[in-house]
Amino acid sequence: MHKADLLVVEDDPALARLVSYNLEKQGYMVRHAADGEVALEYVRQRRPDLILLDWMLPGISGLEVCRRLREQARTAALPIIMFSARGEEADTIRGLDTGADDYLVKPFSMDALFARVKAILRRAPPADKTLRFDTLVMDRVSHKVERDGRQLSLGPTEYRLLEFLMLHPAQVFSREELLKHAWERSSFVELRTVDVHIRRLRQTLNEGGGVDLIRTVRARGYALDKAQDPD
Amino acid sequence: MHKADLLVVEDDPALARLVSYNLEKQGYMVRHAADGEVALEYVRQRRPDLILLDWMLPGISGLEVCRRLREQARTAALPIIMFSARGEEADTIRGLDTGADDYLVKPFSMDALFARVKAILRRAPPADKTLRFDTLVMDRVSHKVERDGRQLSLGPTEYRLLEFLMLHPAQVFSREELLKHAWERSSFVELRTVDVHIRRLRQTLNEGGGVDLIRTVRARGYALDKAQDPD
DNA sequence: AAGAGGGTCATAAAATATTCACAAAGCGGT
DNA sequence: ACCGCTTTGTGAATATTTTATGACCCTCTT
Repeated sequence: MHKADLLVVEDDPALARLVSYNLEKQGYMVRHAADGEVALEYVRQRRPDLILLDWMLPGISGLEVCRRLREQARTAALPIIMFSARGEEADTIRGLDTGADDYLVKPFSMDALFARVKAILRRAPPADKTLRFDTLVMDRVSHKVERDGRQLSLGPTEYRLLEFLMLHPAQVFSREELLKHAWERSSFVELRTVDVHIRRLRQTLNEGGGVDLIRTVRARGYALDKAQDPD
Repeated sequence: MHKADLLVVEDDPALARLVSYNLEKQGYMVRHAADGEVALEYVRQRRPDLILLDWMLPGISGLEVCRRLREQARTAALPIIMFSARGEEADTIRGLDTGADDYLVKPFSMDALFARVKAILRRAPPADKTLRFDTLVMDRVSHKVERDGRQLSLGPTEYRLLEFLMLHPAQVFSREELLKHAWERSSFVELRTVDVHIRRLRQTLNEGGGVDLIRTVRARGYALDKAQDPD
């Protein structure tokens, strides 16, 4: 699951570095622009998930950047957090009025910044909900699996087993490991039981034709793997 | 286009009156609740477009009110502006973290308030009035549901359950999640109870014929889904 | 008091999981 | 290639778990 892309627009190198550094440490992808021109140009090319915008900028002001972003359909809904040195209320109001989603007064703590960023991003969380392997697609949210567009129907255990394998493609796991990771029940289960489930998984996976996606590694275990025919 | 409905939750009569009066002058429809209980009860009956919530309230705290609103599917996206006398940063953060959309520190000017209200309403346009899934249509205002034009009659609980599912189509939810989001917060309810309501919902949904729109995912839960019958 | 709506339970029905026994297939040594 | 020892694939019987249902009771409204 990868975190959001942020764009920091700030002309003061020290502050820019401080903010960028800390946000990166939180796991965000952070880009930096030193002025409004650069920022707008960057956004035109690759729209970030959130913009942190300083009010005072050389050239185009932050307020103006904000306004222009709001004009474009592509960026009209792009979340913006503005910050400035002025604590005057009138500015805050103007900022929000122009379309900023939030407002921070310098100096602000990193915790305050994180809280705002988190709050804003919560509205549109991207998720690593789809696993893929070859033409196999598993949607973990809707709990559906398909191969070549054909929908497959898997029992709970086969589903978990496949999920685990898809999370670690091409890797060989012993029966013990598979039991440990893909089984919920703690009671002792025969190692050979894994064989049976692998068989059922294979059956379902291959019912529409196509190569066997599960490789048996003698004396070791199984792996989700494509390369099969070493003719 | 008529202005938004606001709910002011504030126990101090003077402040409540001041805020209400001024917002009304701006053209908003303003309702007032003096404590959390009343507020939650009001929201249950008629969902406003935005809530102005004091942090300190007799009985249930504003933070708690906020949290409960977020849990319920019906109100999960409802914009909330919190305000309190404390200006401490930690509180601001906690407030935002709980899901408040904005935060004002008392005392605040009416202009500041207007700006926030406007900003919030602009970015969170009134929630969907009509939910659709396949030929299912739910009108959240008139509280009516129909399938293929045939009107259905659902009990309150089945209605909330269906509403929640329609808000997240094709997504599988565990019984715990369904209880959490579609039930009124109250006493503990058996997980199996969900089965019963799902059954009642199915009965009503399918009484006019047609495929079952609720998919059972064994060992996981249920999802609103067009159950694709494998040939 | 009657009717709704909602929560629990017991039980029937399904859907899956686990084992087992034996066939099949792979491997190493001769 | 042939054998014997292992490890894996299968099919079927059996055991478990999870869902679907129908009935019943309770509470709140009307």
